[in-house]
Amino acid sequence: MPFLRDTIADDLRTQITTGHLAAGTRLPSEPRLAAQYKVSTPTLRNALALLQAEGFIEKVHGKGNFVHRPLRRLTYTEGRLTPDADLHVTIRTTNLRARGDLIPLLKVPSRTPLKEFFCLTHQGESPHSLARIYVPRDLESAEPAWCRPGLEETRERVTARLPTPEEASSLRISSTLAVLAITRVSIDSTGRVTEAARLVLPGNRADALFTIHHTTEERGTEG
Amino acid sequence: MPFLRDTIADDLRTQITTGHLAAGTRLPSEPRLAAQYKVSTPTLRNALALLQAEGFIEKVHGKGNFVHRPLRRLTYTEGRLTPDADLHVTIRTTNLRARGDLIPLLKVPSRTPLKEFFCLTHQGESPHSLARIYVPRDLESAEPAWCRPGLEETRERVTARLPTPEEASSLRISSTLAVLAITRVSIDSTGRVTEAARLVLPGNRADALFTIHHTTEERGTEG
DNA sequence: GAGTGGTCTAGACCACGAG
DNA sequence: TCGTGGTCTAGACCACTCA
Repeated sequence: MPFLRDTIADDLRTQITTGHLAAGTRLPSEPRLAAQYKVSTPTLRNALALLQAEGFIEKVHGKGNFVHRPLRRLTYTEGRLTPDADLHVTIRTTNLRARGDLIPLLKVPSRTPLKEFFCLTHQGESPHSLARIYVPRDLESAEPAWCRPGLEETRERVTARLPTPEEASSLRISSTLAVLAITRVSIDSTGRVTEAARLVLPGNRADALFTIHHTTEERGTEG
Repeated sequence: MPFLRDTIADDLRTQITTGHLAAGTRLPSEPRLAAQYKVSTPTLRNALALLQAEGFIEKVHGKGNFVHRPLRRLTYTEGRLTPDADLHVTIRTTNLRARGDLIPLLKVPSRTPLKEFFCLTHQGESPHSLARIYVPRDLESAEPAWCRPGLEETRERVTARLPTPEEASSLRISSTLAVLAITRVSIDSTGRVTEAARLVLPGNRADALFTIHHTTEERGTEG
């Protein structure tokens, strides 16, 4: 016997995906929906929480629950998202000094002058993903050091987690929506870290693709 | 005014991290804890749900809530988790036929005979991560085709999401704990897919590392 | 059979948003 | 002020585990 919240969530989900509930629509109030499905309000709220975590609805305190618009899925490959005409980035630049996690990440002494590029990617009106890029200020050219010559190696550490409260509000996502967090470090031929970046890609609208070409005998094995 | 569930979770969390509640300890039953904190059982359960999502406790139906052992963080690199003496894998093999997502993934016709390896990795007593590996049965040797000669390319698509109910129960994790889902496809020199794998790595105990060596001029850019 | 966690009920009260 | 979602209560009932 399936749980009530799941059957309710399934019903609403199909109504949304089939277009029976259009994007932007406000759902009936929670007491109304609960009466409609003949369940208590906590049970109905559990169903809505599932849909929120999947990114199907957006809950707004004091206003209502709204059907989220359909999300195109973008892929992060080779350091960038799939090009998309609808995609634009706003960058805020800040000067700061190395501290905390940034010190081992960039392999610099504490309080080394850095430049931070805070990149917020929008798809149409709404925020899509964000990136924080750090560059040591002494090897900074006019542009961030993305296409420096002598780039040797890029290392990307990928984790799945829930967003921090700040990330959730910047991206206007639920705090229960999983995000892909990528920490990328670029190293030049002298072994120096030329750039570090922390990317946050909401799991319901982006994934990452990595391709490995095998030259000699190499193995891919079980997880 | 902070929420009751958060203050309760904070209290238990510090008791765990300071070692006041040792790993493996069984917590008092939920009604007892609720009485102790002077809250209702649903509120107490909400607090425990937070700790479970963070990986601090493990809920076992019918037995109790247990302080999770401190989680070592393992890294998935080049197709495998960091070797660890405490890690062991149980494999269940099943014969099946290609259908649904497996058809485009393996680039085979519908109903092609496949072999599935269901791999459940344990760290000590408790489940750590799982993998489902699919191999076309006609190019199956005695062992799964991990180290076939002529391996040309490995493509890994990485997403962040919440676990399915089955994954959550197999791994004994909360359904609100983000997991890293990796879909890996291996291609031989003839372009044939020799193996496809779906890995599920809980976000609180594993991440993935990808390294790109740049030979000519290549660029890593913003997200 | 005793004890445990999992789901659900039918409310109460508070905080937020808009007119 | 009114309607909304957010939190919390004090139970009931079922499913699972183990002796």
